[in-house]
Amino acid sequence: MPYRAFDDQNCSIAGALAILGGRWTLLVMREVLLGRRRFADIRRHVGVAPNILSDRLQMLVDHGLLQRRRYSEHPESFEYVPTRAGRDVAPVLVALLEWGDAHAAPPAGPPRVLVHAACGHDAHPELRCTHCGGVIDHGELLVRPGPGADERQRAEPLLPSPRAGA
Amino acid sequence: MPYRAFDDQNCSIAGALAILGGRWTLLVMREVLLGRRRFADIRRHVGVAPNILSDRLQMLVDHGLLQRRRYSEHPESFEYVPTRAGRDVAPVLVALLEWGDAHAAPPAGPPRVLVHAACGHDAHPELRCTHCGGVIDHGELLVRPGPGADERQRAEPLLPSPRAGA
DNA sequence: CGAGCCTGGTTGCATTTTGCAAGCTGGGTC
DNA sequence: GACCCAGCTTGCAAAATGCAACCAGGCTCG
Repeated sequence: MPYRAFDDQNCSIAGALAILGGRWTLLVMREVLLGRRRFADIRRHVGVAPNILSDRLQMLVDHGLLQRRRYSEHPESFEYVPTRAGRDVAPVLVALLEWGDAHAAPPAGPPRVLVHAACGHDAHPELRCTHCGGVIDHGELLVRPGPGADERQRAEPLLPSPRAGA
Repeated sequence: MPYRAFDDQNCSIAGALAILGGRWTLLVMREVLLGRRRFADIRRHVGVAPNILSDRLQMLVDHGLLQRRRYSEHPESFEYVPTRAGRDVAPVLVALLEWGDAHAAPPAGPPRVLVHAACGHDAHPELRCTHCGGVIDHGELLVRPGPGADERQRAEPLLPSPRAGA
C-alpha cells in the first residue's frame, strides 16, 4: 500500500502539504532560510540522519524550492539556495513559530524573536486584509469556492474558514 | 529506533511540528476548522483510514487542540470542537493555502478563496509589522535570540529570517 | 608520500508508522 | 427479526524512517 497521496483533494493546503508535509522537510527549510546551506551544516542543526536529509534535499530541488549549486571546486562543495518558491515558505514557518510560541513554548520563553528589518523593532507579524487593511481576527475569515473548485466544493455554502472557531 | 522527537531543539517551529507535523494532522484540523466535526464527516472529506483518524483525533484532544463532546445521546454521537489552541492553527493553514495557490495550484485556479467577513471582500491576508504597521516583504525579517534561547542560539548573530532569501 | 581529516554523501538492515479490509458495539428502523 | 448507521478497534502487509557503517575525492601535515 503506497502512501496515499494528498493531491487528489483539489485543495491548495493538501497540495502544499504533499511537498512540505514530509517529516523533517520544514525543518530543513527553516535552516536553509536561516542561511545554513551546506549539507553538514543543515544536518548538524536539524539533527536528521544523512540519508533522510539527502532524500529531502533532492525532493526539494526536484520541486523547485531549492537549487543545488557548486560554490567551490577543490574541494568540491555544494550549497542549497532557496528559489522564489522556497523563500515563499517563510510565512508558513512564521505561522508555525507563532503557534509554537503561544502553545508549545519552552518554559524560559521564546528561543527566537522576529525583528522587522525595515523599522528595526521586534515584530509579531499579524494577518491583515489586503482590501480594507483591517486586522483579521478570530472568526473573521470565511471560505468560498474559487475558480478551481470542483463540483462538490461549488456546492459548499460559504463556510467558516480555518480561522473561525466555535 | 524510535522515531526521533523534534522537541529537543529548543525551537518553537520544531515544537509546533512535533504536534502538528504528523501525516494527516493538518488536514484534520482543516476539516474541523471548516466546520466538519463528526468522525465520519472528517473521514470522508480527508480520505484517511479510520484507525489513523482515530489516532490523530485522540492526539489532538490530548494536546488540547480539540475537545471531544457528546452532542447527542440515543444514538450516542460525538463531535470534535476546536479549543483556542486549535483555532490558533488557522494562520498556519492560511499560510499553506497561499503557498499552495502560488506554487502548487490546480490548473483551473484556486479551489478556495478567503473572504474577510468584516469587510465582505476577498482577502489575500498579508503579514504586517505590529510595530510600524508596514507590510513585511521578502528579506525584511530578521531573527534574534529570544529570552528562551540556549547557549548556542545566543551565540548566533542576527540572522536572516525564514523570510530572507538570497 | 602516507596518515588522518573534512565534505558530501550512499548502502544495509532493524524499527516504526501507515494503509486497507474486516469486524464489532450500540443503538435506530422498517 | 433483518438491516442500516455511526464510531470506532483489530490484524496484518507495505512504506518510510533511523542509525551505523562505509566510501570517494580532495586537502594537509609530518
